[in-house]
Amino acid sequence: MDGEAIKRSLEERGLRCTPQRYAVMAFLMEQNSHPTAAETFEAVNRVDPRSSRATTYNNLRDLVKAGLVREVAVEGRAARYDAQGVRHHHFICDRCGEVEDVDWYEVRKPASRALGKRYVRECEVIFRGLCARCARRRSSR
Amino acid sequence: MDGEAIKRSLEERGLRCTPQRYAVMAFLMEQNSHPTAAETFEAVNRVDPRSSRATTYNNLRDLVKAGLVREVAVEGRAARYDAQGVRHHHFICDRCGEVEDVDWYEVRKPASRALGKRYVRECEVIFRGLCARCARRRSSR
DNA sequence: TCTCAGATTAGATATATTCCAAATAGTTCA
DNA sequence: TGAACTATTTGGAATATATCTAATCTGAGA
Repeated sequence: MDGEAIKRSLEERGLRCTPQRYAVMAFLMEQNSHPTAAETFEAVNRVDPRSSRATTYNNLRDLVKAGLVREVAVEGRAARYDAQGVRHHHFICDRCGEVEDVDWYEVRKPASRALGKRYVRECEVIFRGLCARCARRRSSR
Repeated sequence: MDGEAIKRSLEERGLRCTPQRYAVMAFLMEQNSHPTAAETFEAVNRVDPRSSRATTYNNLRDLVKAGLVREVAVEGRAARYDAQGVRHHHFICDRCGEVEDVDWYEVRKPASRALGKRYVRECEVIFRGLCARCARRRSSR
């Protein structure tokens, strides 16, 4: 997605395309490491120091509300964000805590008895175990 | 699980059964609402005001490390805990944020290509959508 | 009972996030 | 163009969450 496309997708959802907001969106789109708010703030200001901490938080909140960014469900103190178009599952390493992406695939839903009157929009999987690096270290000892 | 059983399971993992630790464990076991550390602290002290905030945090950390309690993966700032013996998936309501349990069932793993050299111990599903209450409110308007 | 590693404590500190009220910058429209 | 309106940004204060510290205490084995 190029600059114009980002601008359009912001405006489609009633958000002005400000330099600060654009920078947050563009940064998140090029990352696949699920940055925290603090990392986003730092990265955005390294390029062009025009954004305040509060603005970064405001923009993250607004982008999530607009559906352009999602907050990743992981344990841990700081929220992590993800603006990649393609949906994916997550793998969390028991040992080093790294969060990695796993290609999306549809997951079988449980018996409807278990879901009751809930409406399920999506099923995300969190895989847990050892990441490639930790698995290697573990087995070589 | 009764009191003796809790005591035994703590000691099996090398943790002393102190009143404070016992209280945290017993409280978490009887909840299915994934309490936060603050809620745990408050509940435990409502019954018997002998536990400090730091101790509650220490005990939660120790119990997680010992494998008796697990930290639930959800968005949001405060960590949530769960000491139920039976493993389960989670449902998070898009609208009200409520986290509910869904009976455990095994999930198909993706093609091994997608997992690479990772070792997968478990696959937890996070369902998202509308909880029964929110689904009802939504459709009746 | 004595001993001491493990556990607890209050309070300080660190980290993450939100709030606030004032200033600024897009947008609309006359 | 520029007045008026509103969304956005800002720094700093406030709040929420979590961890650290150093002193003290306690429970379980000898």
